[in-house]
Amino acid sequence: MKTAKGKDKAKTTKEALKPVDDRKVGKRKAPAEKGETRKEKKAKKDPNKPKRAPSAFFVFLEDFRTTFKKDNPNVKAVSAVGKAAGQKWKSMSQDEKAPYEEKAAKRKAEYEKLMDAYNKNLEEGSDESEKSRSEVNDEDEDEDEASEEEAQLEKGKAGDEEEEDADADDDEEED
DNA sequence: GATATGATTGTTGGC
DNA sequence: GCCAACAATCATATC
Repeated sequence: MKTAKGKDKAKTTKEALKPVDDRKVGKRKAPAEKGETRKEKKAKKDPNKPKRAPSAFFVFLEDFRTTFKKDNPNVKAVSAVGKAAGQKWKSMSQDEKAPYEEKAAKRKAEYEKLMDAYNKNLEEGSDESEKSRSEVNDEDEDEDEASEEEAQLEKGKAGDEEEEDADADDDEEED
């Protein structure tokens, strides 16, 4: 496991990037001062690039947010949700995390597929002038594929959601 | 109006 | 192998 590393890393990374005082909500640094920001970097990268697959924690986070909103309708700060989710995540047993890891694995498989298609497109795109047509077609196909896959995922979700509901109930009970 | 920021963990990708 | 970036979320501050 690289958990500790990841965490420390994330913290050190963010802390290194952001002045401590500025980490308080509402004390953000002027983007211009930062020069190149994450989003700018992101924007520079390929917009067609598939989004990264969420980790198990992020899958859990999606679920946790809805629960958290219910419990704390007044708390809208993402930082609060993140903290609470992090605490809960740590307190969860491997068994409780299992369904989220399962979903994360599915999303990861999906991501790998998309990346594969994306890489193929890149190769083709770097080729010749005909690319424009094939690209469009490819994109269309990709989107179709993606939507189909999404639909399938949704189907899978429908089944999974029963599990999720159970988890959500657990959450609420715990809270 | 547009956009970065905060807070979290896990994973990926680059070097 | 290590480390930085990024994935979601949204009120809010800043330009």
